[in-house]
Amino acid sequence: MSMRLSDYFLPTLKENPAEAQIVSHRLMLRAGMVRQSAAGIYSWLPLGLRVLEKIGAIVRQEQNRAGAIEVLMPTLQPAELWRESGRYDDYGKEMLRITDRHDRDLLYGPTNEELITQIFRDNVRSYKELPRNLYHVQWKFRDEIRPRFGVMRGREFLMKDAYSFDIDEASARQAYQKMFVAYLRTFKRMGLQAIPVAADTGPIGGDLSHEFIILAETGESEVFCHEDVLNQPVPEADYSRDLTPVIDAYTQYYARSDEFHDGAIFEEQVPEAKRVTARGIEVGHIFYFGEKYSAPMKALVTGPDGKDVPVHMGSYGIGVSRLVGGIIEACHDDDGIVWPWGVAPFHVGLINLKPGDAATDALCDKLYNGLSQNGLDVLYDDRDERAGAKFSNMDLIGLPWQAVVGPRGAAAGEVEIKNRATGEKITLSLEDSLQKLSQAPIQK
RNA sequence: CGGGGCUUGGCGCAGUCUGGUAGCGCACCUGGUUUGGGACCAGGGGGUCGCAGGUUCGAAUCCUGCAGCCCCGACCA
Repeated sequence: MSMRLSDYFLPTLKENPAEAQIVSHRLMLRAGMVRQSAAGIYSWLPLGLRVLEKIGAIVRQEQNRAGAIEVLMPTLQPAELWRESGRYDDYGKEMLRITDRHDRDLLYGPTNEELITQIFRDNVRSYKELPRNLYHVQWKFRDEIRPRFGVMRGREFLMKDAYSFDIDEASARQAYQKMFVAYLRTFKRMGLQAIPVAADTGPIGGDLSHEFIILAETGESEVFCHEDVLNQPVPEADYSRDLTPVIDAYTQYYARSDEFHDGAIFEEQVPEAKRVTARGIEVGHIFYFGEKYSAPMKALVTGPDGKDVPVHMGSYGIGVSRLVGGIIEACHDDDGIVWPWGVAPFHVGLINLKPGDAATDALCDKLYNGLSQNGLDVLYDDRDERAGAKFSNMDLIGLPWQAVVGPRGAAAGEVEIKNRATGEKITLSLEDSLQKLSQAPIQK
């Protein structure tokens, strides 16, 4: 949806707030996307919320395509459930515990395995209802010892978590593969280069655990991988085929984060010319954990042989709010944010250099209405501000395209179009600019 | 939780050492001049100096306690 800046709420800052150290945090504050409420807890202002929702929409679309079904579980959960899995005591101080008026123990969910397992066991009896994958996008809370890096390491965070249910490990492996593919597609659509790296599988063992790390110069973790991992094509959303070759194309190569990096193996498996060391941010994690929750919590289904067996489960997380910061870490320059098309809060920033000038206003209105009718979201800076302030502000908030109309151009019926990513500017007629902006989005 | 730093108007800061009743830049309001890369002039509003005690004739400043926030570490989507 398009907006006039004079009607919008976009409190931008000219100076860097002292509390923000890393670039994404600084830019999110300066661009009026978030405001901190307490350590690691943020309010989302309109611009930030738009990005959060764009990311959520992509995540949902790709989850749905992969056959996952959306639900919504509460933020507060009864402690009882966590006692069943044994995690109420194990989780430690990271879990925020709450007592209600009846003295019942509650907790603000740091994750939802227990809850989803309960929902499943209460409602599914037969293997015939499998496989199933349920997900939701919900706020979580983990009382981190030290929240930092703005929304990338907040205590409260928005996360998509999916849970798969299968009759056996072989079937669970397929569920895993679908999510693997969905993740590759999801991050690609956000304009990110994501690397699936082998991760710790914990007590279950096996090869079914991967973290997805997006590349960003300022990322907190280091990644070591074979260069060819970076050049794999993004798979089609065809989930009816055997996905093993698709997955193998990625997993055949060495790719690990600093946590599990082994220099010797790296050198042995990757030729020197193909060794890549980069920095990145973990934005997703998928893993198979078998009967870890289903067995103690008695989530059983009757198999074809008439016997009850615990379901095999996997869980698949994406840090939605973390991605907002992560994307900015990956996509910015000295002037501000450079949004990838897929997650940009608006597609076009329209700058009226002289509000009140009849010809300028008229041309801006035509552009605003035309672009909006063509399905683009336009943020129209119709404020009575100086040109420089408008340019700087527009660069800061990083919309992919800028359309600039001044009295000079208006007289000639011309619009200046600027590509935020490349800085390239061209002057076009109204019609041409409408056409240019309404077609192919920028591919960075 | 260990170590370090910080807290003064919406934001960024000075003033604290050497107590004397709060200042600068930006932002905001009014008027004027400006107007294609964060303008200029004039006037104006806004702060119980994080909180609570204490010392003192007098505390932003000294003392004690507490809280919040930031950074490094262990921990983590």
